[in-house]
Amino acid sequence: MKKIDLPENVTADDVAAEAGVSRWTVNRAFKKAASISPATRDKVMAAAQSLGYVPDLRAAALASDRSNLVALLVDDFANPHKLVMMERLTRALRSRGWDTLLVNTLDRDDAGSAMLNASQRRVDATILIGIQFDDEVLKAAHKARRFKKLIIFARTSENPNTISIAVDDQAATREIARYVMERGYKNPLYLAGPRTVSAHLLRKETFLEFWKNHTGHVPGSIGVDAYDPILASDIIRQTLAGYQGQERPDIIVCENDALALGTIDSIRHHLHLRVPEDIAVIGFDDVPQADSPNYRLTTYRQPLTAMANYLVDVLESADTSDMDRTFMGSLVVRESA
Amino acid sequence: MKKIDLPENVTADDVAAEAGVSRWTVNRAFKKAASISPATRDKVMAAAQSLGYVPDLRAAALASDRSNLVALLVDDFANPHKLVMMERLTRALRSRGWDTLLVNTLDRDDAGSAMLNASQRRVDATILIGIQFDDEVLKAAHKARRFKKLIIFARTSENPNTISIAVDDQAATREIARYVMERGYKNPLYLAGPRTVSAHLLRKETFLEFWKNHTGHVPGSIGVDAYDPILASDIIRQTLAGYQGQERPDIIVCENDALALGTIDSIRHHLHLRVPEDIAVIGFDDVPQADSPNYRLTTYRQPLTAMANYLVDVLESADTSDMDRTFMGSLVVRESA
DNA sequence: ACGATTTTTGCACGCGCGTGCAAAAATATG
DNA sequence: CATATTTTTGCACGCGCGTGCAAAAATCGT
Repeated sequence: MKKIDLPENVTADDVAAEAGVSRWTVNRAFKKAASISPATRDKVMAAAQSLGYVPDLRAAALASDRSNLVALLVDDFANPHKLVMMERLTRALRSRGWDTLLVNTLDRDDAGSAMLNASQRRVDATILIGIQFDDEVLKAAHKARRFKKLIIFARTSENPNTISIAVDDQAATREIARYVMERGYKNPLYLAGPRTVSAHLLRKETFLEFWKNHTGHVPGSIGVDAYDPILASDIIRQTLAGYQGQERPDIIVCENDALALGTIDSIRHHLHLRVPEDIAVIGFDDVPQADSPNYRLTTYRQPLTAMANYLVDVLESADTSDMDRTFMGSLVVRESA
Repeated sequence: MKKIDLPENVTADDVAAEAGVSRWTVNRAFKKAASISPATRDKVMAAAQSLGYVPDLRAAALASDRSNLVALLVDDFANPHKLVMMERLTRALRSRGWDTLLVNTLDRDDAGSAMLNASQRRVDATILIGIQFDDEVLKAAHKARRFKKLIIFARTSENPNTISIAVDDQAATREIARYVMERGYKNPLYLAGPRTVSAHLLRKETFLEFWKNHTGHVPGSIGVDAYDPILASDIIRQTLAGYQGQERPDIIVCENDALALGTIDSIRHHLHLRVPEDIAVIGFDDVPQADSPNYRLTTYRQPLTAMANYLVDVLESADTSDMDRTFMGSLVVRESA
């Protein structure tokens, strides 16, 4: 048994020599479902332990053409909900053996190059939790196709080459609209986020249509370029400054919580009005702050954990077709509306 | 020139054949600093483009033993500052050619296994932006040593095997303490985060010592187990309920903004007092919400972009010794104190 | 135009592990 | 105890690219 001084770069061969077996047996010991006797496995593991051996996943990925790695493309770090999604996703992924490559989509036109980045690592799938990607990008991604799956998380997509895992936006929005109506609000204003293909404006359209069908008139609506509380705050100040008593909206329905939080801040601190007595606010996502005593935001909660787990199911499934799926969330009623 | 129908898995060999050069010339064309004539490079790139070739970074990493990949270990997603740090870090890293593996440290005892995870991918460095790791973990990490560098970001560490990139906590805290004193506050209460080796309680100790040296008495202090606004909110409610008029703190100095925001919420909505008139609050980090009209939090801003860029410098430098560095930030005075 | 110098190109070998199959060992069967 | 069956182990080849060196081509000087 030779002993070398420098213990750097221990490979399966070294462990094999130490344990007195072949290299392949060593590899088997590290595989979950492998035919190996418990005795040898223990022997191998002991040797590995003593040498500090850890399998090299680069080589494994290269040899097997399966990396157990996914790329997570994020383009909008101003939205606190992103942090929640990242936590839930990485938790589900890691606890089931997947690693995550975090790719910051630096600016509006960077999505394509971000995907290229991911493809160079030969990830098994790319997950989009951002919003600023359009059909061009999706098409390019599909063409390059160095990753087998393109998953759009928490957004509905009609693109046939993607797998979309999201809440049922229409059902959710109808539930919100119904609640707004039943609580007796008469003059809602809808605050929407950026208009992109992926977002599809499904929520806004659904809300406006519902309201029109039930009351006969179409509510007003405004929009911002990003899901950023600051932008929401600014546009609310500007928009509401123009209204006089009667015409002023009695509730602002926001496409998500990031906008809702900015809206509440603006109502209170710029317009010096009360929430919900003067103007109510309703959001979407149920970010952690929504529950803080300061906001007590009425909002719609997505079942993120279930969605994340389903995402891993998708990763682990062999076939690609018909994987889209929508989930039902629930309205969380607090005091803002 | 042969043509194959299935364009899957295009390798450098395919491009070489298409361009009429050797495989090695193809690889050179994709390297920044390589001796290759512009003419051949163009020819190769055109061929690569037409075949949809993208270099395989797994193989490159395997062959060169350099992955251009770092692991980012995050253990505390409740702190909104994490989102900001992640954005700044991934931006700096990606724009300089580095990819990021996001590893969610699932629970308190998971740091070791998270590092193992990273080491299996043979990352070039591991970056810790969490707090729940202690000397045991660092020792284990140093022993395993499958990554060359262990960087602690935004936290001071005395461990000789790590590289710490952080704001000068003592100088920063002294600046805060001096400000508190000059503004005439008499009875501060310090709210600290979890006690770990990495955190080192440097801020708390510095503040208490400064105050003692200048006024003769030691301020009260309390602590929570995580940098979570909810926890801060709870403990503030409990603690302040016990005080009567005179003894009540006139300012609460928080170890970071996550705690400060929860503190403000609690003061206003649980104790029904005003900030800063009844109790002032001061934070650390300058998270985006600190600037919202609702909080207007006086806090200390870390130069995150400079720190992130320095981190990449460290990654790209060959030697390992004496890389620790502290940065100076600046006090951002708003209305909360 | 010829040799000296510089730039550009080609190549053998190895990085560490997976895969599928065949040989060997262990166990079961009559 | 001999043979059939099952479990366990060993191995050749390949995954796609880097590295360092030597050969070939291009450039320069006079």
